[in-house]
Amino acid sequence: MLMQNAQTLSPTHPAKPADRWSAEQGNGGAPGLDALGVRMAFARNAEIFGEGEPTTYVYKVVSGAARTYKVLDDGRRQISSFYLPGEVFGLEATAAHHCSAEAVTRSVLLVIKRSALVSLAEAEHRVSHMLWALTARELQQVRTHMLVLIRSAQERVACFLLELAERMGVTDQIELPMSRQDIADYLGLTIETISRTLTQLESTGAIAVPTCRRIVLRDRKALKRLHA
Amino acid sequence: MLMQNAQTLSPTHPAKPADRWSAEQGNGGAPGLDALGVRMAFARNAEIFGEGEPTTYVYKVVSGAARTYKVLDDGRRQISSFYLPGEVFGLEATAAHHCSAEAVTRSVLLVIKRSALVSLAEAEHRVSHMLWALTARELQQVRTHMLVLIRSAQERVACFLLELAERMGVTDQIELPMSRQDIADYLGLTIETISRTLTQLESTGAIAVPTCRRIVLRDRKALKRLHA
DNA sequence: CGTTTCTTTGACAAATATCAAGCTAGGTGG
DNA sequence: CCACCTAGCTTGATATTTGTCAAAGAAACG
Repeated sequence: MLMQNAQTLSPTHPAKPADRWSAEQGNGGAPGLDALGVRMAFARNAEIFGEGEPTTYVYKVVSGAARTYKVLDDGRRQISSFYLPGEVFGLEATAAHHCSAEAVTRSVLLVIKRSALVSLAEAEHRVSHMLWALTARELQQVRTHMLVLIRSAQERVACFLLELAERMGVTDQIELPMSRQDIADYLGLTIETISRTLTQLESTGAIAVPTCRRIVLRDRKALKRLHA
Repeated sequence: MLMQNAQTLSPTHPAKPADRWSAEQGNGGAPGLDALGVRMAFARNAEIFGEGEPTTYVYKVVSGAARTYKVLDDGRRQISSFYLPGEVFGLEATAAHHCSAEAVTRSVLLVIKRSALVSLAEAEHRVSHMLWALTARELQQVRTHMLVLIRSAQERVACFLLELAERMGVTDQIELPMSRQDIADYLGLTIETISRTLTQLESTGAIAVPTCRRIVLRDRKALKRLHA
């Protein structure tokens, strides 16, 4: 459960000052939420919640990144989404989570009691509409991601890089919070294919990969062409 | 728009008696909706709404089937979902549709004014929660479908058949409302692969295909094994 | 009853996965 | 501060899966 995985910071302690990203930044924002929650730090790969667990909390990324995923019996994992600073996840209309969530890197999350939101929603339509809108936005993003999954490896990786750059609010250079395995499980490919595709994009001059966690978008036009 | 595609029945006419499926049946149901809408018939492949159009109506399948989809620039199409009798689609939190919808076969739909729902929601939390729950359910289903998309062709087809049988409330035999091309675009495969895979499943005795629109589930255990 | 559309099948090509090995970088302890 | 050690990443050779192209067969429709 939650307390077992939360690291270092108790709910009553404020987290250490957030890194580059404030909780307010980012486009997935739901500004009204911030006063309702407490900050909590999670170690790299720490479980945030598991599939089937009660939906006690809703989360907003302050710094770091989170992933939600499902696993098949044979161990294959499909990452549904990554969540970057400012974005909300773990919100469900039902009593149980339909997927699991983990911290991608050491992360600080704003943890909000779901029951507080739900009762607030019963008093104010604005809140009620916000809950609906957050879920609807996520549905839209997942549908868009499905379109990515039917494309070629090059196209998938190009889409991924452009999407990430946009969501991180940068234009030229990405600092990847996630491993190759994470990217592979998000794009429905293997790590080898991810690696080869990055090399390939680098050799055509579309990107540069100075270190394995840093990607320079050298030729956005070429990437956008793949993005279609 | 709506009126151009609706066939034969004016909104004030009741539709001809629904085929095998009543509007109340099925699990995606939202029973309270029925009084609010009018029935309308759509021809095979008629557009119900297009991506980007205003979200004026919400739809519930009375008889027949609908599909929602997105298309890539190069023409590839990804079907997000099929909707069977009793199921609701076209509900969005925003003012514009994020995907397009068409009738798979000649279908009768219950057409409900979105504005009626939204204003009802402002008065009653129960309605408000229903809207949220409907969107959340759809999110869950799309996430589950993403897991299907990372699997092998055999597994995808087996999952599809089992899902359809369950949603149609049958155990032994399926009457497919959709073409091979629809199935292909739903599962991220080509029609040739769909056809070959069905033949293959037939040769192993898992299914029988007496006519191309009828599938007999001969060995559910074998299919479930692929379902994982 | 012919015409058109959809489905099946075959041969081949292309893309991606798998298996195996080597490389790199980051972290740890001497 | 350096050297080792481990994780993660890259690369190569090969196998498998699925897509593509082409043609024939079946079903739906007027």
